[in-house]
Amino acid sequence: MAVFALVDCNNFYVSCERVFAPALAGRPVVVLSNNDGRVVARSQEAKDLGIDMGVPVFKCRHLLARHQVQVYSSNYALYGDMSRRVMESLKAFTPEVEVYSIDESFLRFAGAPPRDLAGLAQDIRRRVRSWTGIPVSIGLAATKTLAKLANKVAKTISRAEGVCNLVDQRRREEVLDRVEVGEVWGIGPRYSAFLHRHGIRTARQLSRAPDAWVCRHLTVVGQRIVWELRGISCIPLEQVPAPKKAIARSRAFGRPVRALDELGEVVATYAAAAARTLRQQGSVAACLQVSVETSRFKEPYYGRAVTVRLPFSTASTPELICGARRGLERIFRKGYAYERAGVLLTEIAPHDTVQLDLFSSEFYDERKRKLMAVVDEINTRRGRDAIRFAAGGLERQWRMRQAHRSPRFTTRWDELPVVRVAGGAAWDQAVISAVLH
DNA sequence: TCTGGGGTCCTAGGACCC
DNA sequence: TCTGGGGTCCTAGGACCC
Repeated sequence: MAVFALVDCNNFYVSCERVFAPALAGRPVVVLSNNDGRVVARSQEAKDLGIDMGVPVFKCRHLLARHQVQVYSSNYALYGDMSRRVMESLKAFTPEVEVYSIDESFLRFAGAPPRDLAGLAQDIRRRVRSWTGIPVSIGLAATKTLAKLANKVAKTISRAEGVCNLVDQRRREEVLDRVEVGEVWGIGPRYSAFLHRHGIRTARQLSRAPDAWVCRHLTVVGQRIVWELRGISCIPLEQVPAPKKAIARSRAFGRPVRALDELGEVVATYAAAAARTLRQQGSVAACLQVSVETSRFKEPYYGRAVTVRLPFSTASTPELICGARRGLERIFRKGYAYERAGVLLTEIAPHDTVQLDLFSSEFYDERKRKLMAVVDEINTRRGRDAIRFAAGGLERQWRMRQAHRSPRFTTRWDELPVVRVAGGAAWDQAVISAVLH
């Protein structure tokens, strides 16, 4: 029998900040969403203060102030790079690793499971902590759904050990009986309320629900969940991430935007960002969607989206910008204070399988590909936006607010941490650069 | 004053095909 | 009274995840 492990980083964004600011240990810390709008990560101390996940900052400002909570803006360059390091460390333990999200991975141990699973899990925790500075919790079980559940237990009931092993059936039944059904992976608020109405309150009760009934009301997705709770693995490990079928960039602005020209800059910037992701996975898009919206909390509200079919499948930034701006012109209405826009690329296919057009000689050809490759190369080497399209605007006053962002310690030469060694000598950036080169 | 971003999968129903 | 069978594609909407 194979064993799945779910390795999940504790309070990941906060833990990343703490690696580079050790003085934050033991103190309440939160990380905010884009535009510093909501709380998206909390240290244990901040959770204990009653600061909820996703709460708007203006609603908990008093708590933050009263308890001198350390506040950070999101620093995705840092979190993304730290995530990569954590996942790399995990690959030393088994080749079967599925990176499930920025802060969690499934591991699979095939064949005869290692004898001392809990010991192995502790080894993993120690190694990740020592190599990256990030604390993790680990759930062990016969299926992915149970491993997720075990991980939850490892973070709550068994927080001291940081590991929960549900491979043993008796222990599994015991835990399922104590877990609320809405805690199960794949059971959201809607299903949870529905199940409660039908007398199913615990994960154990769900695991014993009749197949036909589950299938009728929760679709085959629910059916899989139930079987997984019974210890029958239905959700395989996916080591190779499937190429994206849709790529979106949508964001609220740092301040409202009223003019079509300025909105055009925003949409062009988002289109360019989405295009880069598209090229990174070696794909082209045949269709895109543009959307604009005013604030949902203010009157009058206006929001609309439109789909634009491109003349041919492409991953060329200028062509995608063109399409996005055409779409924008169709949905723009004068007189509104827009606060959000988005670009969604769809009908995505590998770039080498595109259908050519019998009646047009233009397509995403070799020259365009080479041009974009050069642009991407420059931006990879010299930093994002080292070179960019003027359609995206120069001043960009609509850019998001990030008042409390920490340096991009691990991905920018000019933001490397400065190390001071005992005795007072300062290793400044120049020294570290020299050493690393 | 201030309210996130980026995805996936499934189903039902309509249009259409042979 | 009696009215085929099997299928695909597309879209909108709903549910979920982190």
